Amino acid sequence: MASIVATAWELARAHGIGGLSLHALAREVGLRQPSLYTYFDSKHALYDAMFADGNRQLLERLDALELLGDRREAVKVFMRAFVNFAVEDPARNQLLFQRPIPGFEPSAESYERAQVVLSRAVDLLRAAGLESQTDVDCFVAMVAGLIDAQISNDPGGDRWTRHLDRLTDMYLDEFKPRRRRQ
Amino acid sequence: MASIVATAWELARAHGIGGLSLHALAREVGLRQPSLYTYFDSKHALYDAMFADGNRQLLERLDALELLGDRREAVKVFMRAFVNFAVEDPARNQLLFQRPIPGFEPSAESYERAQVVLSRAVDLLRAAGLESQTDVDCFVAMVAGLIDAQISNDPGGDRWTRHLDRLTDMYLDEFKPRRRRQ
DNA sequence: CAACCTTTCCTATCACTAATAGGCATCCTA
DNA sequence: TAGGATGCCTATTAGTGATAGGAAAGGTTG
Repeated sequence: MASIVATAWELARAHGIGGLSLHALAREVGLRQPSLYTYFDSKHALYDAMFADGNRQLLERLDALELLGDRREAVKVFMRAFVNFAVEDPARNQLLFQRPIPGFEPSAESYERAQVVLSRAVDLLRAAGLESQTDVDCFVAMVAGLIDAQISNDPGGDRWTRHLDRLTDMYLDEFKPRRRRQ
Repeated sequence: MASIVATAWELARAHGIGGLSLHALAREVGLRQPSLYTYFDSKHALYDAMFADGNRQLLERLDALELLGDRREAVKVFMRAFVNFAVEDPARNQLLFQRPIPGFEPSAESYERAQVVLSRAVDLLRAAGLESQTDVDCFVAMVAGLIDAQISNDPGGDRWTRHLDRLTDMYLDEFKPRRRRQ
């Protein structure tokens, strides 16, 4: 089952997340298309397994980071890892952070994993001075915008992502409670 | 032909941009599915016409704005209109600013219209003090991130978009050349 | 040992999708 | 009035996700 999901990711990278075909996937793993229904109740269930797997990959990556020391630096290290993860696989980024499949919503169980990732970011940002949920929301949205612009307009490059640190500093300076600008 | 595109937008709003079916569209406009090929060479050609039409709608909206007076205020008015346009129709936003259809790329002619919209934003931002292309890029990406977060996580609400003016001020303050922070 | 049950996979089929082929009118123009 | 283009049709194709029902294998239990 894990190998089916891994192969599904390969096909998604090649043909886009919406271009994934069960016939092609079955052929790739040495089965016939209906046999996949032994493992997944529907195509959406496959997408759900991929969603959970993608969040597992991300969490694994983030857990390997060294986040000791200065808390602003920790935010930067975390966000760089996050952005790198996102831009290195556009199809995965699409499934995890957009809604490209009509009718597909991750299950509660899979969505929970995504919340874990988000809560780590929230904790770090809070520790670095972003007190309000509002400020955290907007920061996360800004980083996501950077990622999408990078993937859409300069895939493989860094025209947008190279400004991540600068924007992080700008944002944290602006919304640090004690040092708010006049 | 314009009425086919208009009906296609209705169906896209109802079933998602990727859930648009030529059979359903034909039924809605009183034709059979193959007859649509009189007007569009392929489904992608239909998407291309919708892409061009969406940009036309946006340009129309932006051209109706009063952008006299203070140039920072002009940026805010412009961006508010842009964000409102985006969030009021998620399917349209998806087709115009993301790549949700595997294999679909707008034609050069349609893409040109999109560039017109972008260039108006660039001119306004330049006039308001954002000199470098880099700063403009990042600002646009930030606004797009705000839009996507709003649509994905709070459709119909304003949890993200209500901070647009504040973020615009922050960004313009930060990157105004004469008043760059130390 | 033998009966059963579950798991895994298959073939065949269904309804639906975009796309193509070819025919039949209608209408404009030379 | 003939030719040609236009608009729309029916019929069909290959491909999609999903379902039905059966065959074979393995394990468990009487």
